[in-house]
Amino acid sequence: MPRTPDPKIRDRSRTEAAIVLAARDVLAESGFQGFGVNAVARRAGCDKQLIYRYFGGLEGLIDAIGGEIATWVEDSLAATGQAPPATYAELTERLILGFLEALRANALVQKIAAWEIAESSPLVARLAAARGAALSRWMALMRGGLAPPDGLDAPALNAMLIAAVQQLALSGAAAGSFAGLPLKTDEDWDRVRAAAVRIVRGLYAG
Amino acid sequence: MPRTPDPKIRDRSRTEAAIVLAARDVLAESGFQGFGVNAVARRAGCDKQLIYRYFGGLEGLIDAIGGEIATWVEDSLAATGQAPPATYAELTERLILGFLEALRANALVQKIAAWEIAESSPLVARLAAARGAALSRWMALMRGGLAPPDGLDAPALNAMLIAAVQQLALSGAAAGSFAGLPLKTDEDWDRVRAAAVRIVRGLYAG
DNA sequence: TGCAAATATCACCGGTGGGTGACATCTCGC
DNA sequence: GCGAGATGTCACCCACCGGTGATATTTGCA
Repeated sequence: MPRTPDPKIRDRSRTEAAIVLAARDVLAESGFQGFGVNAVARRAGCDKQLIYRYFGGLEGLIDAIGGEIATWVEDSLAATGQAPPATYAELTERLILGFLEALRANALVQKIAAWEIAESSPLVARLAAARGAALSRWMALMRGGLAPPDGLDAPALNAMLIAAVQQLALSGAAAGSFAGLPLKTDEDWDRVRAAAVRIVRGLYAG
Repeated sequence: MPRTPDPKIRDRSRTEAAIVLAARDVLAESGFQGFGVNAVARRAGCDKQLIYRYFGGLEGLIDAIGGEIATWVEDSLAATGQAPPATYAELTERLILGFLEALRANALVQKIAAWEIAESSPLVARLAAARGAALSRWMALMRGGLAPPDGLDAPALNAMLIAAVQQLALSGAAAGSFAGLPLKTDEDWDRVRAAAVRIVRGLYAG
């Protein structure tokens, strides 16, 4: 009796898990370009026919992966800490910084965010929908009973902050810099964090 | 003698121009996914062999397109206006807003910016290099003799602003919204512009 | 006019991808 | 033990892509 179960054994659930894992890997490594039935099957070490039988093709496989993104939110929120903020500035600051860390820590979610604006295939749309739902959840959970100061278009301002952080996280991962700003070392990211805090406080705590 | 030259006539320069134009169109419409020798040749209405003969393959063709991006900067700067700004806040404000308009007006440059973070092929790298050079030129031309206020990490702050604007322009073109903020109508973009101005003034004119 | 070079087209190759039907092998209930 | 269904494998089809050699047609020069 081997501790690691004999791969020759017939176990649908195990095979399904292997396929999903292989698909995740192929996506994260080769990108959407090389993502296909053949590539995933090769990587999973099984026949591509099984992808059709168990997932109904690539679309179903994408949906299975999308489901895993929900866990990204859970993990990220758990890591962000739960102490309730006292002011709207503090809330926003924590939201922005937490989003930056969460995004930087998950290469697959980064890729999805990039594909959303670069490709336009039904497969990407499905993944993007999963990410969007996760993001909404994130926003809702982070939003306490606090209200932004009057006279400010908080949705637009916050969208810009999130947009900036996302773009920097993506460019940092892909190119190591953005518009001349290096995005590699911890010190580089400290500058980004400080800039974000500066902007948030200038808006909401000034 | 037809005014519009007979396409049956053999004219290498005309054919080359048609190929470059077709390549531009294919890139802007179908994205990098559908970009290939066959697609471009089909679109240009000529044989793919000519792409190899005249451009040495896809790489040479990409280089030819990259050259056209330089004109994007010229056109954009011409449209931004030339009156010199009086303060650093004013300079930054104009730079950000001008960048937003220029980026929103050029679908191909948008796509290139998206591919830079989504794909990693030598072809994309060539295009990205062309865009990077154009951007540097933009920055240099816009920068007068003005200096940012002391005590601020202007490079990081400005990179965040540019990043925010770029992400919003890209998401707006691709999805029509970002993080729940609609990015379709002129009014939507007015909100974005107002938010950008607010941030800039909060940073540099406060 | 005649001929060579430039221009454009065609036919084909090997490789790959998505998709499917047929077949082999295992598992489990009867 | 045995048969049916579940699980896994194989072989094949068709379409497309990048790339290339051979060929047809036009142009321009001698």
